[in-house]
Amino acid sequence: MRPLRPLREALLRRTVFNLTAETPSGLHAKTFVVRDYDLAATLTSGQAFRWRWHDDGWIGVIGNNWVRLRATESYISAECAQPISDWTWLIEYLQLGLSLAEVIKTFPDDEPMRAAVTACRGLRLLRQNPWECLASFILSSTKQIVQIQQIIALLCERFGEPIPSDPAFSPAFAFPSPTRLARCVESELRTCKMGFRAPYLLETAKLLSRGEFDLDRLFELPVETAREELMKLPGVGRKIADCVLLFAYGFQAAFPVDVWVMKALRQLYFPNRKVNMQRLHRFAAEHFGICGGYAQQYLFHYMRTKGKFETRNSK
DNA sequence: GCCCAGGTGAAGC
DNA sequence: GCTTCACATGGG
Repeated sequence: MRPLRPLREALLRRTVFNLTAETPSGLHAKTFVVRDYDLAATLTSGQAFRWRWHDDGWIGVIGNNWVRLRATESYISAECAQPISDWTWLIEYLQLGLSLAEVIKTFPDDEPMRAAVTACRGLRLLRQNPWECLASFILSSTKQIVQIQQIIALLCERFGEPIPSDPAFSPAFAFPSPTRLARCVESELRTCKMGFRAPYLLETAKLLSRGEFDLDRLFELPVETAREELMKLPGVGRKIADCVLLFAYGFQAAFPVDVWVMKALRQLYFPNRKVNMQRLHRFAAEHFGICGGYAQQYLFHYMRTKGKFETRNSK
């Protein structure tokens, strides 16, 4: 068993005030007290792709659990379709033990970050399963977030194991395992609309399925080494590796630079200058501190939801 | 029709 | 070394 990371240890020691109950519908529920947690922003900020808004809550799947999440200012309540004796997996996924204020304190005190933090108050990073995160981001390249969601939904429906869900909703499926996907042929995967990404996903699934690549081992490595390892996988370059390092392994220093973040960095920090990707990565590593990846998510979400800063920046 | 999307890998300078 | 291009697919 891998050693617990410090944050997780702190989390397990922490006393979480919560309530457990069976709801009238027969679902199994729990409520957590939270502070500075914008669930909607977090679930729609392009880190996880299986959450859908339905009526008054977010429906999704974590591992083998169908989950409905509802949020108020001070609470997040969760409902599952099967009995849950230990909710640690959800606390971990939502990172409920993390003090956001402590993270934001580490951000650089400059105008772009202040604007992003103000606009996206309560935005969080999730802690996802490495395989699901890796596969999802292999499928993400040059796709809009809506389309990534569609591809992954198809993939889960076609190849994922059925799991118990609220009968009022459409059937739920776990994310398909590497072994299951490794049994596919490329044309089967292409029926999920993933196009040229199909061979990348298939080959990666085969490597994992054959035991030739061990995702669990990366937890023990320094971030640079873990990145090098991930980039050996087909279809995984610097950006996708950084997403997995940040969203699944919790390496807070990983700083994914996609088209949005690239635009943000160039507009905000290098106006009217030509800077290549290597320069941007170097700047990011130096400028954004030990929680750079968290800062990156604020910039990304700010750019996507609010759009232009050109007017703010150009004077 | 055109351009773009949480990119990567290979070919071309 | 760094830059350019093909690669599926769908939305605006």
